[in-house]
Amino acid sequence: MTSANSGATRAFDDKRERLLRAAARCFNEKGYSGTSLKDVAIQLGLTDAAIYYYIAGKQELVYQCYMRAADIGQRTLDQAIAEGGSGFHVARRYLELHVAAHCGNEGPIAIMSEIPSLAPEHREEILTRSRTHSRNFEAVLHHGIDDGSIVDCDVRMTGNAIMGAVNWIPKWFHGDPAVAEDAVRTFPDYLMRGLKP
Amino acid sequence: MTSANSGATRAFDDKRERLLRAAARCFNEKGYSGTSLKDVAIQLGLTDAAIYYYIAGKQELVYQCYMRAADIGQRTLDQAIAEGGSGFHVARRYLELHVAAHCGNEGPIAIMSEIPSLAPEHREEILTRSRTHSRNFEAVLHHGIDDGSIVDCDVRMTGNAIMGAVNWIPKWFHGDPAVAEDAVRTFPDYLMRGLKP
DNA sequence: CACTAATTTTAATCCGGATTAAAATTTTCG
DNA sequence: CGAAAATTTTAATCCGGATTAAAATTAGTG
Repeated sequence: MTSANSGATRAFDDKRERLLRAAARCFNEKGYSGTSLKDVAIQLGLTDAAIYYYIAGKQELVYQCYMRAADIGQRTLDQAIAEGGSGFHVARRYLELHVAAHCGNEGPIAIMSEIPSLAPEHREEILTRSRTHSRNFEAVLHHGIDDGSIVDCDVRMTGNAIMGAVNWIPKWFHGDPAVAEDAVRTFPDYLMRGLKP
Repeated sequence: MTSANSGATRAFDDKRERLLRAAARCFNEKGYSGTSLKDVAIQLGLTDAAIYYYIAGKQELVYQCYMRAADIGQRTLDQAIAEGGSGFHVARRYLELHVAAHCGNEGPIAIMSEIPSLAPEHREEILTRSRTHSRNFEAVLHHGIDDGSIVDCDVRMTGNAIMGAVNWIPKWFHGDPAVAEDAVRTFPDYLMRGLKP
């Protein structure tokens, strides 16, 4: 079976998922150029060449990591929106979920630092998803302003600030559960405090 | 004259500074592995090999970019502290200065995404400076809490959030002056709002 | 057990971009 | 102008890590 095969077995998918997490951890901690496929492979008790059984190459690996990151961001925002409530409440819930995803059992989420080195199609796809996510979050802020739950503010810039704070998490969070608790408790609180009318 | 020579002329220093900015722009926009020395050289109308007249190599170039970033962070914080006032006021002033540095005429400031790929001595130096800067900012927040100008909060986490928001700026700011204005106006406001008692 | 598919390894190859050396050009300044 | 220093280029070399191919091992299945 080739790695592009969609009829993958359960064990295959599991290992592929573990591969993506290991890669995300490496990329976040050692940088893209700083991590060789060997580094990633070692974490799974494999040889570098074995990775090619699961993925087409290093670029593809980055792409998959970014897709996974995009999935998580989208899912947390969608869930927060689905749960309903005021704009403020939705934004806060999203932050809770997303910070928890970063610090919790979702394992490391890749920082999108190497989008430009992706293949053109992949690059466009990731960029589009990334922008869409930002626009969706900004829409939540807009709703909050309209329903009076969020102070009138520059939505684009405020969104940039919040996204930056969250996206930066992997830079200082390295798995310590005590720190995870602090983050989950503090981040949504602090970031939303500045949005109260 | 060798690039390690300290008795450098004015023109040499100027060009070296331009080199660092060009490199920071490339690294921020195309990632470390995504930018070749040729990319950087082209921005200065030079050939890739010419870069070695100003810098020992790619690692050294990254190191210098990071040192420059550290300098700017330190300088803005020092200035804010020197100007005095409550903890809240100092923190706010620091944010104004630092955001302005990111978006203004200081040119692009490198995001420290590739610290692990530095040479060990350089890596340690950058890490130390980076940690020191964080601790210094946290100290400002502590002062604010003590003097009653800042709400009681988890200083470490709040600092992480603020630093993340600021450090992420180069991800979305690409030189548009109108955007720069928005950022300078919005960022300190929003980020400090959450700290009011 | 024997046979086939799945998984991993070993052992090359390959290649882009960093680096170097020497030559050429430009600048400085008497 | 002309010599020495400064700057840049041209033309290799060099190398680490990605990638590939084929062989070996392991797991599943009748």
